[in-house]
Amino acid sequence: MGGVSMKRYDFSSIEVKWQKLWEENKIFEVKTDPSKPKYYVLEMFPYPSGRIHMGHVRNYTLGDILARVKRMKSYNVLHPMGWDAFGLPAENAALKHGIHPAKWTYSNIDYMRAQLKKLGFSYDWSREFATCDSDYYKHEQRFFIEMYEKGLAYRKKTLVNWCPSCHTVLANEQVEDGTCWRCGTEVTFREMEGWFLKITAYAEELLEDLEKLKGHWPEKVIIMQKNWIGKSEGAEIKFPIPEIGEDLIVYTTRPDTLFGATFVCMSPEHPLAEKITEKKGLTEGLRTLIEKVRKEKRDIEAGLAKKEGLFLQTYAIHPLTGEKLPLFAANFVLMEYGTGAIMCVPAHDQRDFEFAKKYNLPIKVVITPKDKKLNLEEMNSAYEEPGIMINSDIFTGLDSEEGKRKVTFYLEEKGLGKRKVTYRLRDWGISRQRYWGCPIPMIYCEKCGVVPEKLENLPVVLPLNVQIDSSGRSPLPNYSEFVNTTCPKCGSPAKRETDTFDTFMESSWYFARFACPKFPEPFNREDIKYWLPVDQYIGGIEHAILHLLYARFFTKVLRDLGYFDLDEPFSNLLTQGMVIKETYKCPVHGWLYPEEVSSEGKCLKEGCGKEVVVGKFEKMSKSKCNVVDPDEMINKYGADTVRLFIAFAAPPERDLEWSNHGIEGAFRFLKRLFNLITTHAENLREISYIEEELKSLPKNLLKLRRKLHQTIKKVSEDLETRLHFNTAIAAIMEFLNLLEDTLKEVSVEDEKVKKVLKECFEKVLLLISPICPHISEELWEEIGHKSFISLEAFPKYDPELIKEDTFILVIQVNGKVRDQVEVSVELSKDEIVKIAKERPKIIKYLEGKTLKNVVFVPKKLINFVVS
RNA sequence: GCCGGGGUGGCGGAAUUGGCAGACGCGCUGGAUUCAGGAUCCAGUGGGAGUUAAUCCCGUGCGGGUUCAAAUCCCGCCCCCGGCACCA
Repeated sequence: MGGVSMKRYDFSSIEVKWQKLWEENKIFEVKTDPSKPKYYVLEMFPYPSGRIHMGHVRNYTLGDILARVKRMKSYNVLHPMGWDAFGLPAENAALKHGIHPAKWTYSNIDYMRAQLKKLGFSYDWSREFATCDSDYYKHEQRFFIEMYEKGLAYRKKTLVNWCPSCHTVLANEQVEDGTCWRCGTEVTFREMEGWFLKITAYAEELLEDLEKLKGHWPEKVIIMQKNWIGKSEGAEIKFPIPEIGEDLIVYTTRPDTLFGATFVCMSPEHPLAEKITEKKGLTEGLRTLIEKVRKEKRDIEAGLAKKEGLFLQTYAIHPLTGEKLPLFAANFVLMEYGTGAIMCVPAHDQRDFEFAKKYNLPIKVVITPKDKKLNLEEMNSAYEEPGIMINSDIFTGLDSEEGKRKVTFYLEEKGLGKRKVTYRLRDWGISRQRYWGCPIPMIYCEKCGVVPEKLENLPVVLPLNVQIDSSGRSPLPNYSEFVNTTCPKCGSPAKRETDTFDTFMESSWYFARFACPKFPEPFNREDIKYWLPVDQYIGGIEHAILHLLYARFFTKVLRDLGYFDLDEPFSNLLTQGMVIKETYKCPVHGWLYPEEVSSEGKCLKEGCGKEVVVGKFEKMSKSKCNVVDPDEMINKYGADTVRLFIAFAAPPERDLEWSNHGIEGAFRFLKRLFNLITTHAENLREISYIEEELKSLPKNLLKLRRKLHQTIKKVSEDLETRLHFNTAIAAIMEFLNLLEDTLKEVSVEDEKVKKVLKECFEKVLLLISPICPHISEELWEEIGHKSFISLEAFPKYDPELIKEDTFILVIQVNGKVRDQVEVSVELSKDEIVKIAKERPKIIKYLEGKTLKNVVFVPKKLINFVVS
């Protein structure tokens, strides 16, 4: 084969050429146009950390394929990109290299934008923004003020991570194993005032609306959010404490076990605990317990801490029996959940059981399994299952589930308690004692108290001309030009809030801003109405809870603030798997780069020679020496090959094992495609066809066309609906294999062959163009087109043509495949039975047997059941 | 502990509705080409038995079941991955 003039697949110049043409012709820029159906594809925007990694490449490749497919299916496609640009790493870089966070961030953005462009993603770059632009965050400040005015933002004391040696607040990611990431000092907790958003006010709606997302979001994410919101139904019950003349309200989900309560516990931080200990002279004991709880907060949360309590030398009265129940402050009771106090039923709650054993408290069985009796002496754990109520006065004999309702109802009637729904979800603490974030637009005035900045004074701009010192502390509190201001209400001197927003704030509404990134107000109704919601959102599973929950919350808040008419931001969600790679570990030198391992699997570091352990596939990370640099791959194989491999190696939601051999295979396929088409391109350039004239063809050409149209159908479904790009690519490869085989049997000088070949080339290029756009554009031009393939229509299949006139009939005897034969689809069951019975192989199996049944599956198989 | 997801050749993965298990790719083997290597092309490739042919048997984590028919449905178990975890 191979004409003398065969072109080499020079991916690098091809890719540069088309990227430039796309950009010059602005072909991916879109406008609101209600006359066309819209499709909004969004990938989670990146933090500008310096360079993109393979995880980004995968995320954005998946999104780009879909965006390109939808565009070819004649949707008006919004596919934007921007930068989640505030955050801690910028401050860390400032500390380490002395670069200002702003400079570091913007130069990273420039570098990463260039990297994304090299991958040929079809973004509308005219909509790009970075969240650290004041043009972006000024709107966020406005939202915050409006939330404050609606009572959705408030201040309260909160525990923060505190390094006593650096005198600074630490973000969670700066705490490593309970110690400070910089100095290694043990981190403590400290109470500080902070701002909160009342996400709990939306708990019920956030939970309910998950129903709407079923089938469109991964089940897993919905369940994770459900658990996070953690709705539970139970009762609040009053336990009077006669000594102080107050009632302790406890929360329980098991009112059916009320008669089994033998003691009562409250959190050491409960206000009544303080009151009682003061009265009883136990303040010292309580303080020690509180300190211990703070110190062991991490262990307590991990369930490692031993149960511990302080007897308050006081008793609470059981609301129904009038019994005196001892009162404790206990380390395992959380102040943040329920009422901060619980009734303890050791027989039916494992935690209470452990506590009762430790402090020798009575255990009283009030629920018994249906089939056996519980024996108190033999119990070494609590019985937490439902059952029949016993020892429960008028409720004895009831099923415990029914008992829950009856007891609660009884308490309500007597005014001793009430039904209560509780959520695990806590309000969202958004204050960060950091510099590189959006300033919280609030002012503290000695006369007026907390006052929001006037809307017309927004943005409160984050000052850039500050000195970042080595302490790691935010420079804002010491920057008097920023801090000192005047009260918007009374005009007297006042101080600004110096905390900044949690960076999850910026990512909670960016998807909406992409609809109108330049609009002076936060949103342009017309654009929002047209583009939102996001039709397909794509990103990592690591954001299953926080980001996605906050974005849903913001959407509902912005709706209630009147900005738009939308309940949920993301109609469909795809969570893609990680990119993982094999690791190598030397017993002496630790993690090794692949080039530090000899072909015999020995460590090459410092002439070590030790046997290297070939480790598991793990998420790519620098520390494990298993990263693959996207730039390196693009330089070696080109963007199209990288995109092809990434889409082919695994279905999107599964982890993708990076393989150097695998990417070679993808490269080989593109070279084959390139060679095949360039070889015939000149011959076909002037050829045109109408599908009508391709109806009567020799058998092999008909078979080829049929396969082509079957491939169009499959690829179309896989790319657009199933989002299984791997099987779409497999189908294209399969077709190309048949095409090459068929070419060996025909003459390319034949006019009919030329026409069929032209059709095959055109349609294959169209099919693969969303995945490998550059090579497709190049070959599209090569076979005689002047248009951008990126803007062409996705091919349609001919439904008549894909119908097979024969099929392979599988013949089974007793469920085992014994023979197969190609038969016409026209044949009736009887005719098929006749044919099958006459097959020599089948005769052998049927001889001398009684035929008991014949199972016939049209167009598939026939099964003879014999005795 | 609780809740999810998964386990298919040497490897990544197909099998969309219970109907030929292993599509497609990688790797491997043999051959062609080449001084050689690489690249490329052709053929083969789940395991076992078999006169290397016909053919037969086994085979989707393990054990059972439903069915004419099970990777797919049901019951029990094992292992791996992820999330949550004193939330009363």
